[in-house]
Amino acid sequence: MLTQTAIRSDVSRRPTMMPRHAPAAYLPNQASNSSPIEHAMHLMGAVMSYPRNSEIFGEDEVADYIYKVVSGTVRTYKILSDGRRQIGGFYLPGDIFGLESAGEHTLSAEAMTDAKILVVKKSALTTLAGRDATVAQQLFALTASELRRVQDRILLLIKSAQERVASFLLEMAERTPAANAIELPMSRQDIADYLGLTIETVSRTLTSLESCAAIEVPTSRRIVLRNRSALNRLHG
Amino acid sequence: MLTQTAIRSDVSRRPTMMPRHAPAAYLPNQASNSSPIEHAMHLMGAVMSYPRNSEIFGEDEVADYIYKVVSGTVRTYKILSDGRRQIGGFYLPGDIFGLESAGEHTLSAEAMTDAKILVVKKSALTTLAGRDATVAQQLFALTASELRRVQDRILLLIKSAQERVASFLLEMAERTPAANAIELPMSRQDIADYLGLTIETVSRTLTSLESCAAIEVPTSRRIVLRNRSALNRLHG
DNA sequence: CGATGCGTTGATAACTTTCAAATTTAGTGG
DNA sequence: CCACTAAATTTGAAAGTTATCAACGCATCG
Repeated sequence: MLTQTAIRSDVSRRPTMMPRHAPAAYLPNQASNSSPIEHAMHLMGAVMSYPRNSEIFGEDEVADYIYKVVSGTVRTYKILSDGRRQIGGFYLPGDIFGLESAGEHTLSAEAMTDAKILVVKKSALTTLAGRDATVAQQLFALTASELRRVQDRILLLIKSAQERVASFLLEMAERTPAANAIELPMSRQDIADYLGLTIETVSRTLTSLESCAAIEVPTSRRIVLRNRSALNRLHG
Repeated sequence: MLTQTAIRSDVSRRPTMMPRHAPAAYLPNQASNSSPIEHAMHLMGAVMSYPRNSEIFGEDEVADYIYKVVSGTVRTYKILSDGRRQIGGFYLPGDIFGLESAGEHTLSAEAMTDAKILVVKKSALTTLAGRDATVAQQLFALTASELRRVQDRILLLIKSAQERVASFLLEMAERTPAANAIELPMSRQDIADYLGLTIETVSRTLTSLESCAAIEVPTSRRIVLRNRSALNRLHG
């Protein structure tokens, strides 16, 4: 199932529209030449370093750039008027973010760990797209697949707490190299703000999943999936 | 949750081909005609007619086209494994839909009323974008703004029932010509499936908004906003 | 050690759903 | 136009889920 939190630069699942390529985009070091648009981004962009917890861009800033995680982890978020924080997504190496903004950013982005981010001017990309239909197509597909990701989030948010947490775990497992052991880069508060729950509910749900042997939680940041089919059943 | 799923009328699933429209004049959304991409869509596309409750495209069909509402109203939706239905969006004249799909549709779309839809082949658009940077840029911006809309939905879904309904009403009012009187084109079930609530909760919430004088509900499909600031306060 | 931050656990309250029934609206045929 | 049936909407009561408030455990750090 294709429920990734972030679009990957890997667009190989679009057989009718995209040239197929090896899933190299998962690996930041090989991603640069996996497709014309990736190649272009690496040629036109600059890699910037951001320390842990620093802001990459803020809400309401002009959105001239798109971003690709080279290393580290990034979260996008929005602070609501009542003080709640909604996390838009978690972005791992190879993921592209910042697409949602036509004019101004609607979310803020910050590095969750020390991170290196490839920053590319959007106008450079669209200019290139205007000369190369393949790039135009890929840029379109890239945004479409981010759209799809957000649609999937919506499906998640109408479900129960158990379903949300189970889906989250499966999604993270999908994106992590080690199949069944997840090393979470985010706090319980981050997870809660991502799933639209409270930390207490997230914590309780994890405990209950553990007590029914679906998962194991050796330390709070490390989770082992013990029974995927049970999780799959939960996440519907 | 017992979600009554839209029952498709047995009218022919195949839309009837209509003569091609002259590009601009018929469109309700005048502003849209000015942009190159809108113009191109009208040149390259064909207007099709769909009877009420007929399917425009189905989940998992190949997504070769994008669509623009000429007249009528459209909903996109997805049926979850447990039978619940989540509505992806309501599309009014001038709105474009079908962008979320790079390869196959992830949602189905159906006409809520008799509708005329401009259908444009995606490859035609991206090919054009590959020759014209302005079109590429607009195609990108179009998808970005749909992305933004879906992001806003996410913010909605983490809020309380009152906030969701208030936001929904304000959103519909925003999109409707008559400032304060909304003629809803959708049923309570549609609203519920859009907001991730039950029809009972939607109904109760409307009643409570009416009893605190924020709105008036002369008939179930017609809602008058009486106190926008109260609604704004609610929707945060 | 005591302070601090993070995560877990417990009890209670608030909110939403579920199930059931009443009421209104819409469509149909006489 | 009215009567009648079916569908949609509203309302009520009870059950279920999640949030809130509070306390506790457990690390890390000065």
